[in-house]
Amino acid sequence: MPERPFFERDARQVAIELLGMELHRRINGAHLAVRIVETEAYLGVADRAAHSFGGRCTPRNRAMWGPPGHAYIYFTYGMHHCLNVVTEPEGVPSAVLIRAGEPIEGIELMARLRKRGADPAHELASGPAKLCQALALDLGLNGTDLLTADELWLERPRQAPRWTIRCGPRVGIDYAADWKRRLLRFAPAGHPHVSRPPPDRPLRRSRPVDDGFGPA
DNA sequence: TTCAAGATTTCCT
DNA sequence: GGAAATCTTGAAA
Repeated sequence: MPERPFFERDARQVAIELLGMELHRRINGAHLAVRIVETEAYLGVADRAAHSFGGRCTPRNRAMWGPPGHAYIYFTYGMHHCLNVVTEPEGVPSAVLIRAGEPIEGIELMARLRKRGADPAHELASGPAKLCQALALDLGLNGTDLLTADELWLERPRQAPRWTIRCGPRVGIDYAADWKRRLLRFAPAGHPHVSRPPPDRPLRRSRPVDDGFGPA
């Protein structure tokens, strides 16, 4: 399990390093887990696409301002939940949206938790709201400390996957002016469990957190 | 006080 | 391809 300093960093770096990590959930004695395969970084008060843009602090997004390594789960469109991992030190409101996961444990229960039920495995958690549905995540787990909770936690895989990570623009933020062009979405090249056609730009080795748009 | 839009998904045409 | 579902938030009136 990653330690607190892992999360206390730039959201872009955390977003990249969360790929391949396992997200575990215990519910009513059952054990569910997915391998994280798609993330997006949301960069604090300057990011027009972030809930924290302009220094906004509301009852909904309060967890973003809290200590790193906690869950920020929000309700949207009147019917969906989305899971984020809070990054940067307390008081710096940035987070990583977990957009998709590959089911690795409790697949049958996940299928039951999904409303559609009969989805093939690669569609059980291929989207931020689908992932929350498959893992039974809702506002009751908002603010959960992922380093200490029994119901929701992260684990490093026994063997780190040798993926080629690609980046691209974030999804569903057309309103965010220039920020919609920034390359803050990350996924393994060609991975079948991502939410939509995957990002296709290579990360530059010389600048591992380069988003193609210059420094934050 | 009212309204429009959203870090989405699903169903219908 | 388009619309519905329907809570939260910020902006307009």
